[in-house]
Amino acid sequence: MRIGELASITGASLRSLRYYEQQKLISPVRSDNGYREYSPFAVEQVETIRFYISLGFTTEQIAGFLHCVMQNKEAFCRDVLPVYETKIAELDQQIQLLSRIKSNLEERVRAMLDEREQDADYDVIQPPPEAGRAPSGG
DNA sequence: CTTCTAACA
DNA sequence: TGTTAGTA
Repeated sequence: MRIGELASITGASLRSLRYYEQQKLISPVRSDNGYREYSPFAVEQVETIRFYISLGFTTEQIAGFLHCVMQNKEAFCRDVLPVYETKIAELDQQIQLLSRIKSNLEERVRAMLDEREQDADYDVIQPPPEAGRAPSGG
């Protein structure tokens, strides 16, 4: 099949499909007219590629274990273990960074809310002196 | 009409 | 990634 059909079946864009090839994730043959010709197996291949991309893996990482994953269908491919662990470690770092950012923003919000209480009667009618509470020293 | 490559909003 | 130009 040609790239258009593969795109409509898998939902991947033409751009992405060509990009996958550039990243050596797929290797379609070329027809005489220069068109990419994909085997029907490319459908599953593209689906698994998109799956791993959705998990946040780079095309380079996917290229590393894609063959192993494709061949060991319904089984576990050991090649993915180290990559998974690396990814989890990266996620931990990102979570820590995001937590820091969140804490900083929460602190700022608290500060702004406190300041709002102090400035509360800026455009509020001032209470008359008699009813006021300011001990004018008498 | 479909695809190709390359480059840019 | 999307999109688009100019072809084949």
